[in-house]
Amino acid sequence: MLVKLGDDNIKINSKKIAQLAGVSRSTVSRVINNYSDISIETREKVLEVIKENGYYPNLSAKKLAGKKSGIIGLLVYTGKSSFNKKEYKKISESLYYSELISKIIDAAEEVGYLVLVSYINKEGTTWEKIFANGIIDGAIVISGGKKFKEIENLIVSDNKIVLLDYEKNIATKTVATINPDHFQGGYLATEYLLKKGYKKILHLTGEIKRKTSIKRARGYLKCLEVNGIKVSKVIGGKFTEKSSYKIINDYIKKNKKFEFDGIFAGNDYIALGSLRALSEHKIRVPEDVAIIGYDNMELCEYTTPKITSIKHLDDYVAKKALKKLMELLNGERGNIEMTKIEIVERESV
Amino acid sequence: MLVKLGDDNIKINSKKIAQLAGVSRSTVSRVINNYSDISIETREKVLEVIKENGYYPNLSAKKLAGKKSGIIGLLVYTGKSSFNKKEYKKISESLYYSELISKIIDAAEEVGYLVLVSYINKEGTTWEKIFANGIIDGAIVISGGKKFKEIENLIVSDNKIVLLDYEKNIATKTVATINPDHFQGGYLATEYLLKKGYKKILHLTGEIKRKTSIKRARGYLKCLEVNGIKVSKVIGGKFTEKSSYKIINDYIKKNKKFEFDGIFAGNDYIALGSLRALSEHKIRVPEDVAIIGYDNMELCEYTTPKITSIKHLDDYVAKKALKKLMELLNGERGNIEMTKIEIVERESV
DNA sequence: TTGTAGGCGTTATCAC
DNA sequence: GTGATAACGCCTACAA
Repeated sequence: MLVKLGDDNIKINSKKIAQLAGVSRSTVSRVINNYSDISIETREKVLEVIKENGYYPNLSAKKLAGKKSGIIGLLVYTGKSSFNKKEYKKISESLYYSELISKIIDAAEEVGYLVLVSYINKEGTTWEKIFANGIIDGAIVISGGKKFKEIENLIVSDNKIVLLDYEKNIATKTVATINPDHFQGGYLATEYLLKKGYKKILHLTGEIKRKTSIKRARGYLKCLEVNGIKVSKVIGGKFTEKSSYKIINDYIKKNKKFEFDGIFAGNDYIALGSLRALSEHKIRVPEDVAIIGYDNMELCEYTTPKITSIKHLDDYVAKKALKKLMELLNGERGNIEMTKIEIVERESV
Repeated sequence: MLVKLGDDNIKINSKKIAQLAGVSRSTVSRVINNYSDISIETREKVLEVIKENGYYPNLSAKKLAGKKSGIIGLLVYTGKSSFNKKEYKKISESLYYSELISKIIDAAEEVGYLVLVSYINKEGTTWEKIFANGIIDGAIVISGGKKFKEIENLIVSDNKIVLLDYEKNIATKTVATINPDHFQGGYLATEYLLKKGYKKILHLTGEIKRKTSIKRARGYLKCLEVNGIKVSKVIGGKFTEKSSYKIINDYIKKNKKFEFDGIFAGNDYIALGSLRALSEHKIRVPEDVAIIGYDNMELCEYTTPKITSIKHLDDYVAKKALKKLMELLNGERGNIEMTKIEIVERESV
């Protein structure tokens, strides 16, 4: 029967608690905030009354009086390209971040924080409201590779912000950042294939101009170089199942053969399309050709064979982001960190 | 340059705005709250100063002064069974609700609300904090078929709550509820198969004791009855790919044939397992046997053939929940509503 | 160790 | 139509 209000349904506050405990409001405050200059008996008495009445200090008042609220903002920026063009997407249209968002909420809970989630849409609306409303202590911004710089200018400099960008690697002095290590991801994927005995590896990626693609490709090439492998080929397309299916299909028809024994796919959709194309040409996976995907989406579990994939550890990232934010809240300076990467082994390699 | 503080980085508040506009704080307040008893010139002048200085009223103060905060809580209860047993799960462990959660955040944004997301864990922690902290105006509780009753007792009666339960249909007088229409889902799925010409339909579901299963099965049976179909069979198992694969596989081996021409699967994993089992026995889908799943998970898109599935419209549910909550906030009474259902047509039927 | 008083930024009430 | 003033619930000097 907690949060139970008084019999007359009158809101309970520190004044009431003070009355019931026979002390002053400041004493109640001292107990709540765990101050030391207070006698043991008084503290226990107050705590008892607090518990009996299911009293929780009012957060608004607390925040207003200068304390932290224990609430952080989580802003998801799923804009398509330029911030000015307002080509933003709602959170629900970008389920890509679902898991990360959930992990952050959980990680926050672990350190006693609540999370106010919203997406950054256009100027003058939600996110401004969040930063200006005097509720949150700090915020984590998931930027999804979009132009954070444009947002940055609009944010008060003394806001405590951790930028979590899965795509671009933005250098910014105003906030702490966590960036994806695409190079490392590309390197690891390639190395994994090599270790498994595949030596002629094709890297089939999405839009080749995107930094994501470039960094992963560099990791791929570097790994081949380090291991003294001469055969390399990068084909760009789109990050879709359809695109990769067509590319592999056309390639085989044109060349009358498929000379690679491994494919490092830029993401799981690409892996899926490749798999379908190879299957239709009776090329077996992983016996003839191995495929490794990227992102470790759920669909990898439900293909035949199941797709081995590269994963940026959401768990790690979420905890890291929280830790960084807590550091900022404690006055420490922010810096840049990279994500941690893992290979989820399944059947396609 | 919004949210930009003054030159000296001094926090801007209504007092400052009042000074700059040459009016009193009350007048500023009137402008902010769109009150009518104010001259046009004064209003415009104040609005100008507000805009120039990127002023946003402090939410904590607003709430403290008795206004709504514009923040609602979203509590996800992913407990395994009994609330007392503390067998709760974190949000990230129940990705099943990811889409719904996102939709709710978006729907809230559309009516100018922010969402404080958390999960209900054990007594005395997060959710109590949320309900008692004087920040939220109301809350949506996603209960996932678990024992909401136990939570209900712990919630102050005058809290504005919309209960969103995808599994059980709980009758409760204290809150507005939105329940899943499993009966309707089962009916629609069956009807869809019949309309497509499949007449011998097997209903393969998960744990048969669960209300979810029972209601869907009733819908299935009712539909067959209405359409004068005599052939019916319900097999229970688990809501997993493995389970359904085994069931279909065993069934075919035992009976040396598969006499049904349609399968209504209790969820998409079951559909997937059935598909795999049938494929291995060279039974073609949908030529020989049609399969319809339930939940419309993303994986339906990536199977061969793609799985047709039943979907409770998250979009609809989210908007409905928000609308209900707004009604509660406006003093109207809560009642019970059902979810809306849709068939997502793909290739397996 | 404890109590008093003033302030955080807003809104509502009551004057004018 | 506008301006003082007292709340809202808490925290933090400062005083005792």
